[in-house]
Amino acid sequence: MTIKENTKLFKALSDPNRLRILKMLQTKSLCVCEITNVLNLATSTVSKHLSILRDTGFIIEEKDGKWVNYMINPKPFDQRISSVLSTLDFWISDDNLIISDKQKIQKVDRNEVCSR
Amino acid sequence: MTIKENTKLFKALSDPNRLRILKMLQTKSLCVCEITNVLNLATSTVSKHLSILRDTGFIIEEKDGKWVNYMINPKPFDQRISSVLSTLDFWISDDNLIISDKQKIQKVDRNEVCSR
DNA sequence: ATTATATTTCGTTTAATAGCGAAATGAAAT
DNA sequence: ATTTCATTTCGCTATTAAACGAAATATAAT
Repeated sequence: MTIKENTKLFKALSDPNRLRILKMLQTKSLCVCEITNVLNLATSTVSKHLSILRDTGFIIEEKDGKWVNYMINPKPFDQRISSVLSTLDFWISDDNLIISDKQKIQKVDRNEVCSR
Repeated sequence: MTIKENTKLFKALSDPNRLRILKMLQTKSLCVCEITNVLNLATSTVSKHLSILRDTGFIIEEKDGKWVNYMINPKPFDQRISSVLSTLDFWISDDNLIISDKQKIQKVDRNEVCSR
């Protein structure tokens, strides 16, 4: 892995909203609108964050009708991705924001939250 | 460690020149002008990069007369820093830029390179 | 004391990134 | 076929970050 690729990997992790997304997805798979609901950002912004995490190999997407489900990449191509993911799993567990995010996604129902 | 602190940590690692500096320091301690010589950047730029790595706990500085020696933090306050550092030690070992950086710093002599 | 050298800080410019809303795309339901 | 809904892409703006040179600081040598 080159310097440039490594930089890209760390850059993907260097945004608070992307870290929140990763931590949420480590609890359960989510569609874009569910994540948007928790983060309180524009849908387009969340979509962009997700594409960055997907392009670096941290997450994968799965079409489900009109929804797109995002989930932690179960078998990353690169060992480093798995390493970072398992590290993140126990890092940042005490942050209040992360805790409240996790509580929120337990209750979120995409049929209530997405269509309006 | 909060989200914000974690973001800061990854941000420190998300610049190619800072990664090059860390990898060089994993070989040997260096002063600012030696690093400047290898990276081919303005001294002020290198100094800024070093302060970012210092503030996040990756490296420490040691005054040595008119020089300031920078080195990998031998006992980081936070476990995460050690974890990242040991990880970086075997990541990015195959990159050509990193290899040539390491070759350069073997030969660099601060008394030749710094004063001009 | 003055000069020389190494580094840091400051001010500025340029480039990259995160955010938004609007328009485009794609699939589902009517 | 048209409408509806979820998502992505596009164009723009605001903020952040990296780079530089010049000025300030600190130590060493003369």
